[in-house]
Formats: sequence, structure tokens, C-alpha cells
Amino acid sequence: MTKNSSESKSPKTLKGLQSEVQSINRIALSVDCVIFGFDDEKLKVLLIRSDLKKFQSKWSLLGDLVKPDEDLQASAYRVLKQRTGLKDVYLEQVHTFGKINRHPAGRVVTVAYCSLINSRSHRLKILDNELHWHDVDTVTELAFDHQKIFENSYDWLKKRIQEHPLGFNLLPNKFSLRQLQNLYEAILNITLDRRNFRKKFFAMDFLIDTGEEEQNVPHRPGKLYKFDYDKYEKNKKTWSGIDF
Amino acid sequence: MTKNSSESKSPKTLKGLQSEVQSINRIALSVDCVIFGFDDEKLKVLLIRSDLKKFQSKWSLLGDLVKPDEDLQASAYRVLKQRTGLKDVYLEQVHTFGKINRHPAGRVVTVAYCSLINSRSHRLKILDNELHWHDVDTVTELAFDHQKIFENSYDWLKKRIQEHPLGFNLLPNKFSLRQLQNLYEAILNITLDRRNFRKKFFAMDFLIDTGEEEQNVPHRPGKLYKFDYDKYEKNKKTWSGIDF
DNA sequence: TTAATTTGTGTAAATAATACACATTATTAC
DNA sequence: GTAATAATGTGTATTATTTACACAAATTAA
Repeated sequence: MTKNSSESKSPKTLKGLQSEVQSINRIALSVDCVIFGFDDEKLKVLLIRSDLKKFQSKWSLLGDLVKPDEDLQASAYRVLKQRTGLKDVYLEQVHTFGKINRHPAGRVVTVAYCSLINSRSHRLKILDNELHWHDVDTVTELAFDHQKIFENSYDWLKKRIQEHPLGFNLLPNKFSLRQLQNLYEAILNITLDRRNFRKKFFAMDFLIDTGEEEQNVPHRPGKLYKFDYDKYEKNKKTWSGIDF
Repeated sequence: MTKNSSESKSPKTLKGLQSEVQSINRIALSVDCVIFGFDDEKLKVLLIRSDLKKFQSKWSLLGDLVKPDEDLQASAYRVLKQRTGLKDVYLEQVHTFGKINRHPAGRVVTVAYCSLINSRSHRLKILDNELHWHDVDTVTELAFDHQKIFENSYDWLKKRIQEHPLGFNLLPNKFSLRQLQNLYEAILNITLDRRNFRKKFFAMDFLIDTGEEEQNVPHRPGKLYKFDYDKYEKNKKTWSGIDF
């Protein structure tokens, strides 16, 4: 194997390295957002029709190229903002996909971000019929390698939500325990015991009783709770080590 | 906000996209490997003196620019191979770091990989005194943003090793349960009950009794075991959802 | 042969997870 | 306005998992 300059062990000048960084060694970098929403008792993911002719009939994740003067995460927030009109939403990096031929237009490495949004608040904004919420269990054959990215992100979410109470990001500010349980059941695709579920969440002690109740339900109304973000942020570290 | 071509919603030709991908929108991409080893009852990480003058006195992770025709993971394997002479080692992507000013030579986005190697097998190869194993608890002030990358990777490892039996990658092919326990204690920085530890590992049923025993120990010799990689691979999916 | 050191093993107690039923509160239909 | 419907709100017994803990056996070194 021949040694090129980047493998050499002699100290480099900053200038030398700069020319390497600015050389042909550059690659297009994109972000793709897997945007989850929860509505109608179902977990949804926001997809757009591919704007590439080759994939005309296929759906794809929302993404864009990262600009050279833009933070990676800022880039993901930009995509979110453009497509949903929302900012200050939950967003977390999941994985980077870099197979050489994953994109037909050339080498594009993409960083996948997972976002959770409360689909009530955004609904207004989506008038574009090229943009659509899909039930997660009907998502198949996305464009590019987006099917794989989606599946990894959904697996990631299933796991992550069992370690951290992220679900609140998918619910309205005030929610009933029934809504919360429906959410968990939809994401994990299981049924849960109501009493044990309630016991578990109360034990976590992140629910604030708003004193309010559900309105206009054809049965006994449930209490409405808020999530105690402050308390969660404070206790987060002592829970479950990792937090990027 | 002005719309540029990548934000337009009209279908694109492949050619149009190609020019975007090949345009100024390109960024230097690197991989950085956090290579863990275990020796002398301590968890170590392999570091190299920064080859950049600005960071002359500082240590850094092992990394290199990704080549345009190289898979991301292949790139990490290349770095590993160059530095340790080892291949077929455990390697997994951890996180991508993309702050604008993280690198003094310009915009470089880096993908961090975590690698676990058995430091016995490699030791031969490391004659370069610019390359050194550091106790993980003495690693401070690495070059670039490598301190952060290291800390995230170490946190990742602590978590990951409690969900998957990765530790075997850090041990010789045949090992005693004491070695295995020392490893877990070193990584997690805790002490464990010997009987419970053994019970737990035997219950997992991934240990193969080799019929051999330790040699030349000044006390009763322990049995030597091998890790059943095949069995682990088969059962992996049914355990713990995610697997990238 | 004795002392020192580490291996190998089981059980009881505490904690966490699961299974399960009925009274209460509201709406709707009659 | 009474009865039927439908969901909320609550506690306990059972099971499974995790933790705490002690002594005999094997080897080396003195």
C-alpha cells in the first residue's frame, strides 16, 4: 500500500492540511430527517415524493445537502423548519449512512436525524400534497436507501423510548394517561396493562397534574397531565448514562 | 429565506442533482477511531500525537479523511489496519460530529467509530512511540474536539456492553471468568459480586468450556472459556432490538 | 505441612414486574 | 330520570429477577 500525505507521520503545517481538506477529498454531505408524528392513535412518519425523476413514484425522507458553513444539526433543523414550519422540536442524530453508491447522483453521505413532533400543532402548515403522513407499518420501498434509514430510525425510537420518556414530544402539551398509553402501544406495537402502565409513570414522577380533565368525551373524563421537562432534564444524567 | 435549487419542489433531472452534488456544497469528511484495549487490568485507549503543529503537545484519536470512492466503514477499517495491523476486529459507528469550527484546517465533519481489540495480539506491531495506550481515566485535553468524541464513545461503550456481550473482543480467545469480570469492572468502574456475575454469564449461555485451565498462576487455576460467537449472532436479534 | 490465595458453588431476602377486578363518573338512549 | 354504555381510577397477590452473602477445594510458596 502506498503512503499518501495523510498517512505520513511527520508533523504537518496547518497550511498543508488545509490544502488536503480543500482538495478532491471532499464529499457531498446531506441530512435526512425521520419525522415521527402521532395522530388518530397511530404512529406516523412524514414523507415526501422524491423530487428525482428516477424515483418519481416513490416516497422519501425529508433531506437536503448540508451547507459548508452550517452546523450539522442546524442543517437538520433547517429541513424541519422548511417542511413543517416548526422549530424547537425534539431532534436527535441516529446514524450516518455512507455506502458509495447509495445515491444515484454521486457520492453523498447522509446523516439521519430522528424528530418527534406533535402533529396537532403542525397540521396547518402542510398543504402540499407531495408531503404526506404515512402509517409506519405501511412504509415500504422508499427511494434511495431511505427504507433502511427509516427502519433503523424506527428501531432506534423503539429502544430509545423505553430508556427515556421521549413520547411527550409526540403529544399535546396536556394529555391524558390513556393518550400516553396509546402512544406507547402504537410505537412498540404491543398492548400494555393499564394499571401497571400508570403505576410506572407515576413512579417516574415526571407528570404534573394540571387539575383539568378531558372535554367532550362520551364517558368519564380522564385527568390531564403535563410533562415536567425541568425535572427530567435535571435527573436525566443519573438515569441512563449516554446522552449526546 | 431565498429558495435555492435544492429547496425547489419541481422534479429534478439526475443531471441537475449531479451538478449540485459536485458543486461547492462539498465538505471534507473524516473518520476517527476510538480504539479500546484491555491490559494490565485496565481499560486503555489508543492515541497518537497530533501530527498538526498547532496541537503538537496533545494527543488525538486515530483518524483520516474519507476517500471519495471509499465506504465509510471501510475507511475506519483502513485507519485501524494502518495503525494496529489488525483487521477483522470489532468496529461500530457511534456518532457524527459536525460543528463548523471543530477543525482548524477548515470544515471537516467526522464520523466516530468505536473499536475493541485484544491488546495482546496487536502489541507486536506498535513500535511507534508517537502511538500510545492511555488509561481511559487519565485521558484529558485531547486535540481538536477529540476529548468530547472520546467521552461520548466511552459512555457509549459502557452502555452498549451492558446490552451486548462485546467484552469478548477485548480478551484473548480463551479467558477465565476472573478476566471477564475484571474487564467489566474496569469498563464500568464498579465492583461486581463474583457469584452473581458468574451466574449471569452462565445463564446467557454463550460460554464454551474449553476444558483447559490457567497456567502458572500462584493459586488454584481457573477454567478457561471461549465465547460462542455463532450462538450470539443467531440470538442477537431476539434480544435487544436495534442493530445497525 | 502449613499459610496464602483464588476458584467454584447455593440459598435466602429484597426488589421489580406481572396479572388481575370492581367501584366511580360521565354520556347517551330510552 | 333511569338504565345502559364506556371509560377512568385504584391495590394486592404472584411471579421473576436481582442482590447479598460463606465455605470447601485446588494450587503455589514458604
